Amino acid sequence: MSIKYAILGLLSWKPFTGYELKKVFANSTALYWSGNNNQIYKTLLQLRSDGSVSDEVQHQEKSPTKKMYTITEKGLAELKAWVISIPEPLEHRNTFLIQLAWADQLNASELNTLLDKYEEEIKMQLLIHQEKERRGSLSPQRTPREVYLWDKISENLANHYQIELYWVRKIKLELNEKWNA
Amino acid sequence: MSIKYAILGLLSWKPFTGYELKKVFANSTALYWSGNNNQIYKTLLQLRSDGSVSDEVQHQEKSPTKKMYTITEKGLAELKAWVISIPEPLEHRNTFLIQLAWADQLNASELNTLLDKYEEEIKMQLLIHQEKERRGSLSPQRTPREVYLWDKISENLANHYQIELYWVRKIKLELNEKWNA
DNA sequence: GTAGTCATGTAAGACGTTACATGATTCT
DNA sequence: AGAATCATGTAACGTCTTACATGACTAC
Repeated sequence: MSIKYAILGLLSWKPFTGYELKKVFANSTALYWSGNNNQIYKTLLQLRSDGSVSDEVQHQEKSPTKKMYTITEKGLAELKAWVISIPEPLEHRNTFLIQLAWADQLNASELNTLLDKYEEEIKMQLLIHQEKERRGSLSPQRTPREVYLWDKISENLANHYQIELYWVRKIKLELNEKWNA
Repeated sequence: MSIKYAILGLLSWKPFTGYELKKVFANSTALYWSGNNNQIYKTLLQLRSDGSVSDEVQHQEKSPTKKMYTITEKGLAELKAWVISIPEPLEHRNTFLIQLAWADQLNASELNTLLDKYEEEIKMQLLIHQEKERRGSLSPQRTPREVYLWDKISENLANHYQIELYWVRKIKLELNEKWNA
């Protein structure tokens, strides 16, 4: 998948400008893209030329002109077709696992430092996720079921961070018991 | 990170040809790249010109000529520097979460079908992972600690599939209780 | 004969990131 | 005076995927 359907989804909630979409991506963990200009503005122009969205240029007095994008019937149909399509496999790209694979060349202290750093990293990510959820969590709350689904999405991310933490802590303990005893 | 260090790591275990590396990637879940020609052969040529690996051309009678790649001192030093470097954040790219975010437009039956498909998808991935571990699991077993680390890597992946399964099953139950009762 | 394995490479393109470019307004 | 916000876009480059290209040998 590309960022296309994430944008289409947001526009199915309400109209946005590119600049606003950027901020939504920056403040979301589930929408995992960086939300950089290139991707967002290019995708919007492309969706525009596909007829999946329409744009309305709005001139403002004290700020730059902006383009408000609205989803079209065609865009809504495309989105629904994608939503009910067969889900893609989960992608777990964890480079730390590859670091660990070749970590036997490290001594006990170096390995411990590495695991500490990773634990810190994950703790940080979990905190950032919780913080993003806490403040704002701008989400469409159109039905109780939608609120429930968005809760579950957030829970999913928290779950993965959490087991990652348990996993790394257990390794630290076990390494200590087995080889530093 | 790129595939570079994954290849360097494998070559720090023992010499490989590009073709052999391809198969290693294909049979590994932790080494998440597809292991396509372009990436592997290009990376090997690049590592070669960097002086991180050396190659030995081996002519064979009944099979095509092959290039056996061996890691150099420089390559080993590069690898170690990378292994002890600060870990990158975990990347959780789960497009299914984005599908779910816009799934409130589906009726109860459509949503249930979608969740079923995802559960099947995850079950399949877990099985593939276990199957890859079961048969072969060609791993460098140079020290007990290395064996332990590789076990933990495999466990990590299994953990994530497992909680994903629990998570999706719980959603199915709860949706049923709350809105189909 | 048809498919699979061995073996190396290239081409084209999708997707993603950082950095560049511009320029007014507003807050500290 | 300097930084942040609003607002849109482009350039260059890194990474990854699919498909193309070649050719011999082996197994069914």
